[in-house]
Amino acid sequence: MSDLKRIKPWLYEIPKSGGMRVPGRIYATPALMESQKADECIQQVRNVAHLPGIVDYSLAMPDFHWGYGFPIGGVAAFDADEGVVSPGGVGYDINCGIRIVRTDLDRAAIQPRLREIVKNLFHAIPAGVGSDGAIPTPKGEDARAIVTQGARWAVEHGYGTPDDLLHIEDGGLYPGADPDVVSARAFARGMPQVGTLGSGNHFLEIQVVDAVYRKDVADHFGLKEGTVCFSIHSGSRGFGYQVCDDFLKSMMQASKNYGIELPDRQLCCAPLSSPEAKRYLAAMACAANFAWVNRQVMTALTRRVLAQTLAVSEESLGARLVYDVCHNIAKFEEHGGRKVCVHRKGATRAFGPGHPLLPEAYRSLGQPTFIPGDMGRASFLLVGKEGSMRETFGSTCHGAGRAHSRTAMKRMMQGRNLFKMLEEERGVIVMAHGRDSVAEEMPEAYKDASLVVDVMEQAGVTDTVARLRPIGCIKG
DNA sequence: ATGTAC
Repeated sequence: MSDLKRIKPWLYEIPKSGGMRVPGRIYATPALMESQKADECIQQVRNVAHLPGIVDYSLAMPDFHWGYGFPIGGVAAFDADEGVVSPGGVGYDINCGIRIVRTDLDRAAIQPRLREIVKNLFHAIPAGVGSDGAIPTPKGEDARAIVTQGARWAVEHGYGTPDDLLHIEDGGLYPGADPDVVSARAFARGMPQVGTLGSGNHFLEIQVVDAVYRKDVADHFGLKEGTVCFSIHSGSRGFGYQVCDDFLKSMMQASKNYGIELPDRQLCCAPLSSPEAKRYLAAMACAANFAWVNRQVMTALTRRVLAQTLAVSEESLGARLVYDVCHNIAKFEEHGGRKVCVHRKGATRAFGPGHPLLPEAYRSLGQPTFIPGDMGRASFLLVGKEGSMRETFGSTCHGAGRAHSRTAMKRMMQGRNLFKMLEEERGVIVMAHGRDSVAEEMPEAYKDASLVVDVMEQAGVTDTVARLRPIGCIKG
């Protein structure tokens, strides 16, 4: 802790010491540094810096907090030839991510029916631990196609439009997926869960744009003040969890076999050139594709519910996908003329303007990224700037960052009418499957997301494009 | 995050 150096108003550096191969860097202000378990998180940033082939820095975004091995909010790039891949650098919820869909509706058009919309969404989209049954369980060739084709499978089966695919990171397809390296148990757990929200901090929200800061980008994506949007935050459910769990075991063994010294067993990894790494990446790709199908199916269900509740056609909603991002993934990319495997765990890709991997329609603007806040305050649409390519391997933050533990929140919220608080104090109609999950996720549990996105803007990594306020929410 | 430990 004592060796932390504040090198810019928004940036701390941890100098190289002991077995660290590179220094650490944490994007944060002093206020954001005073988070729960900050010392443990800083140690996790240090630990990651020990791994073979790490390039430049072990990074943490301003919403960083303690995670399995790597900190959540961590970004680390490993040389494609000499580096490693680590399941702990991706996380249990492989391709957890978020998407935002804009509509032609304004707040006045839905306000009278809002309670009914929330109720109908709550019944159409299963949520909570172990939830399933949103669509008939995909079997056989469909199950394999889901994990090899990603979002395209959903569109080809009536869930969404081809236009959606243009507004998903990498088109909603992670290449190199091999279903044969994924356990039968992952398929058995995951397939009944396609189109389900899950639990924890996952949600489906109805939101209204309440401020626009970059009109050029907002206009391009059809967002102006008063525009009704919905956003979906979910991941790869039991499928990704099982993949991670299965491969942590083989990676523990691989670390030993290849003689990799680990400051923490949870950083287990394998050289990118090894068969173990290739198998993990092929399985991780399956889970990434599963998560995109999951969010894509829920998007289609939401359009259906909105149209039915408002008694209008789906087309008339103008419900176009603005963007879908992953925030738990490892990807091969080129940075500084070098091929690296970028691990983003609770961090979002945010390529700067002109990046060749961005679709032409918005390449000149930079990559859009969506940052969920909490149930009561605001979420933010961002766009990548040049600084992200220079400093953070094309990455930015992913959320507000927790300020109080789940157990502390349950204690703090004891005996209070949470749904009434959210509706009367925050103006949000919430429906959830469990009272505890709402207590754990109350706005008070989180830091203000605006502080987090401000740090990334100060650093020249991302610009804030628009702010959205929640008016309806369903949760597990 | 997660059939919150097979």
